[in-house]
Amino acid sequence: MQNENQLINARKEKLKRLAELGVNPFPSKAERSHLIAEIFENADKFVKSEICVKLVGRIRSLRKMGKTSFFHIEDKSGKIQVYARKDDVGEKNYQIFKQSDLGDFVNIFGKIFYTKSGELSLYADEITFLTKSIRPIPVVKEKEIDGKKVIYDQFADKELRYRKRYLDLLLNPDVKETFIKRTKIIKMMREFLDKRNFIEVETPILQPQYGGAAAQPFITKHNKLDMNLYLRIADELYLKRLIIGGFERVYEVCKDFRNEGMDRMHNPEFTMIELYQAYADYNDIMNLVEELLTEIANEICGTLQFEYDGMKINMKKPWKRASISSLIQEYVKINIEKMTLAEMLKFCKKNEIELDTKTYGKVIDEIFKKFVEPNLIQPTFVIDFPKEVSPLAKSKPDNLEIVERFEVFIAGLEIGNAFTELNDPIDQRARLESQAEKRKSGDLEASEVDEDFLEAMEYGMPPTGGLGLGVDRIVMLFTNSHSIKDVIFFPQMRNI
RNA sequence: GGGCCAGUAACUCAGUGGUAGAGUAUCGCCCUUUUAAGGCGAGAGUCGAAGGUUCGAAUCCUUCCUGGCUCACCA
Repeated sequence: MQNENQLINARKEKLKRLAELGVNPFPSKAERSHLIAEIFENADKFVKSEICVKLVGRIRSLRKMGKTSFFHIEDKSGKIQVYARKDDVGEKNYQIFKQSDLGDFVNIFGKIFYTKSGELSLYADEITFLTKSIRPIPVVKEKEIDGKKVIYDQFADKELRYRKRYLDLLLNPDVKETFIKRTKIIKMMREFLDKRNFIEVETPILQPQYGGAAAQPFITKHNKLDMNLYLRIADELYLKRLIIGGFERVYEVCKDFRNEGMDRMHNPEFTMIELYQAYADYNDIMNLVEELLTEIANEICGTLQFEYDGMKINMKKPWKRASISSLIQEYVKINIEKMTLAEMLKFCKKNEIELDTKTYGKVIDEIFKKFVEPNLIQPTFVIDFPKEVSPLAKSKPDNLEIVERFEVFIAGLEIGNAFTELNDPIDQRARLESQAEKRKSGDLEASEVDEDFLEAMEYGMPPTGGLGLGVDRIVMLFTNSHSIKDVIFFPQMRNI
């Protein structure tokens, strides 16, 4: 740590020297005539006209020689080299400039020219400080070999990259790209839904009673009301209340919170888009998901065929739609429709599938997860789930034990979950009560009966299709990111 | 929670029982078209933490902390 202080002290010394030179290293105002990218777009015009441009940016490389220096400044649009000559900027200005470090923000006035080696550069007439950096940012160097960028001493420590994302963004340009894509994707989703007359709404994050998914919640407390509140695990039950209230198409970009394990697919807080469409069923929602994700793929990847994690993905419509039982038939070569529970349990035992609850629905779910899910590389709608694991979905008319539900998988990632919503209040009550029973017998992820929601449904809820899309995972897919931590600016980390 | 791997200077890493190293960065000097600029010199580390083994530990052992990968868990 002493060494770090030494580096910081060196920069504080420079601050003192600047003060002695009468320079304010933290002025309020900057003068900018152009973005750096604009210079490159019309390079020849700037070189010929010799007009004075005013650029701002952060010093990203620095080569100080005796009486002349080269450095690159970077703004949001790009990087440009600056050439500073003592004879041109003047003795005092050069003296001031000499106090600069990597990471400082500066304002440069000057003309655009090409250097001997042909790099478009800014010939500085005047240099002023905009912000002095007193903590050294890691130095990353790059060199072009045969047109390829070779990076030296890349800022690569994953822990540091996640904990100090500002450095990661600064030092690893791809990271910025990923997050810009994230923003674009969410924006496209909104536009897509707005165009189809969905309206965006907001529902409570702090909920007196949580529900809509099987997960453990974060608990917090309202002091004045002296009551526990839960951070929502899903928006579902509130959005359905809005459908009951007469909105026919609603969606919410929702931060949800689940108090569970973390891994490359899970962060305790994550982003979903939930939508509900009255008078639609899960087939309509499948079409909508297909449309939405192919549009995004086209826009973000420029093609419907791209690679994720070494897998070749083809998003061309129509996507495969297959029931759980047919997929199990396909990949496991067993016909679960003709098997008894006992036979299935035997199968699980033989294949080392551990079960805490030995019920029909759960067993199917487990076999599917272990043997089918990893194979779902190309976009696939997995349809027709057991009722038991889907307490909010409507049963199929011809088989009451199976519900009209689908999950959509791409590249082995579960991207979304949807169903024809259960709107029979009597059936819904029975299902929630059975969940509550499970909860009593120790299932921490089962929810309690939400009386207020049931009462709402008793007034009448139209037939409705609902969907939850895992936004973070969709961003992972389209940015070829291997971990959810790479698509969340500030992923959850342990205290250190 | 299990298994495996990693943690040494601000950054990237070498060092596997015998005086803590390199490159970059920093500081000083030289250098007026450089671009991983260059040359000479200097400073900089509780080797993730704590115990233990040993004459001696960055190195071996134990526990712990942090992270990664992976399995389990997870709608």
